[in-house]
Parts: sequence; C-alpha cells; structure tokens
Amino acid sequence: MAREKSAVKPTEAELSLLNILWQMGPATVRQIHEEVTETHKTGYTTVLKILQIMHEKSLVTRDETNRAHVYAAANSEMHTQSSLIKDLISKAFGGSTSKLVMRAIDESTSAEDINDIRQLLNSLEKET
Amino acid sequence: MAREKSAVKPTEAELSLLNILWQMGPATVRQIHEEVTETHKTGYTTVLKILQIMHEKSLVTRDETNRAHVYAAANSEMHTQSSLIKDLISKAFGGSTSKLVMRAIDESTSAEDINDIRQLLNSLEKET
DNA sequence: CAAGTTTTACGATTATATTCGTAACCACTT
DNA sequence: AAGTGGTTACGAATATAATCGTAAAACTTG
Repeated sequence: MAREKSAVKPTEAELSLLNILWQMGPATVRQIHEEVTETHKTGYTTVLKILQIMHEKSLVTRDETNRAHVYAAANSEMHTQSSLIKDLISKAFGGSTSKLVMRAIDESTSAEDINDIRQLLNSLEKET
Repeated sequence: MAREKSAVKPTEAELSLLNILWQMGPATVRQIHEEVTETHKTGYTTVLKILQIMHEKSLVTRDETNRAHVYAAANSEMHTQSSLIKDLISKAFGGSTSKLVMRAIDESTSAEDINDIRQLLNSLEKET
C-alpha cells in the first residue's frame, strides 16, 4: 500500500500561498505574486520557488499546458484546516478538542460567533 | 519602551518540553530528559540545549541556586494555548474564531466533549 | 528572424531549528 | 589530591525554511 496522502503540514510561507489559492482559485505565479505582495513584499522567484517546492510535496497541482503554469491547491481549505487543528490539538491540548474550543472562546469572542457556535451544537443534537 | 513580552512562539521541540514542565512543575534537565525520552528517544544534551535556548528566549525561567539548574515554564499553559490558537486563527482561519471552532467540532468529537462545550456556552448566556 | 519580455529552472545564500559530541566545571568520595 | 560521576557550556553538524540572483527556455513583437 503506497503512501499517497501523507499528511504534509504546510509551512507558514506555504500556508499564505494556499490562502491565496483558495481565495482566487487556480492561478499563475504572476497572479499569486501580485496578490501576496499586496500585504507582504517578496520577490517573484521566491513565490515561484515555494510553489515548486509545494508541487514536489503535492500541496498544489500544476497545469503545464500553457507556458505560464497554473497552480491550484491540492487539498480543500476545509481539509487543511482540519488537519492543522488536529495537529495543534495533539501538540498543545493533550488531544482534547473541548479544551481547545474552551480556550478559543474567550471574553473577546463576539456575540455573533457565539451564536454561530451554539447553532452548530444544536445541529448536532442527537441523544445523550 | 522596551519589548519585554514579545510574543515568542515555541517551536515543536520547545512545546514538547513545555508540556512536560506544565505537567511536572519546575524540574531539572535530568528529570525533564527522563520524561521526554519515555516517548521520544533523544540525547541529554539535546534537551539541555533546547532549555538553554528557551531560557534565552524567556520561554522558561531558570533557578541556578543549585548545581543542577531548575527550569520552569515562564508562561502558563492557558496563556500559551491562547496565543497558539490566536496564531492559528489568524494564519488559517481568516481571523474567525467561530470558523475554527466549527472546524474543530466534527463527527469524531466525543459526546462528552460536546457536552463540555455546551456547558461552556451556557455559562456565557448573557443577553443578546 | 532579431530583439525584447516573460517564465521556469536551478543553485547559492541566509536564517532558524534540531541534534549531539567534547570539554570544562563542580561536588563528592576515598 | 586524585578519581568518579553528574552537570553546564559551547560549538559543530545536519536539516529545513525562506529568499533571491542568474541564466536558459519559451513566447511576442517589430
């Protein structure tokens, strides 16, 4: 059995590019660079290099049909978020989801957020 | 104005030592090494070095009264957990706490965890 | 086609993280 | 005082991450 989906954790720089890809959809290096450089000045080839590395790690797919390759996130935002949370829960919360949630919700959490969460819980209303 | 409490994010190795310190309380390198090596074989001087670096970063305090220095976590587990969550929320959840919580709670979350969270929400029952 | 532009490929550099070997240092024992 | 064992200090080696310069390749246009 081959290891296809080894859980690769994106680095910070990689995650920032993934955020852009999730927002924009498939994009060229130029498009991605223009977007990322809005908030964080960085060189074009830096972005290119990181995308190439992400491709090696299978964090992104690459369409080489045209000269300007088109990159796309290999995994959904949801999927990646879930794995990042699971990672944090195991490394800093002794594996307890409720501890993480309790720590996440503090005095600064907005009323809307709290209502959103309450509705989510209601939707899980099974027995017990 | 000096920067005393610059938000220093512990690395993975550092976090694993902090977990031990939170669990054991102040401890010597030897005690920490014995504990960490239970689950992850590593050299004594490796642990020592990491603790020295953490001391430079002010992640731990060091009592040099006795020959075997006694290290202690500089910040509480709660405080560190909060800052790690805030970091993740900003880097992977567009700043939305509720998105993180919703992603944290999934079908695999235990009934106990869900009840814990529900009770937490109830305790926040203000107006709104 | 020649010149200029855009893009990819690749390697070098720098920074940070992790690991460990060696030596110096200190305390205790004999 | 010499030896023994536990401790810290320090630097080196390795690994990973992030950045960018240079050049070759691919296309565009005059």
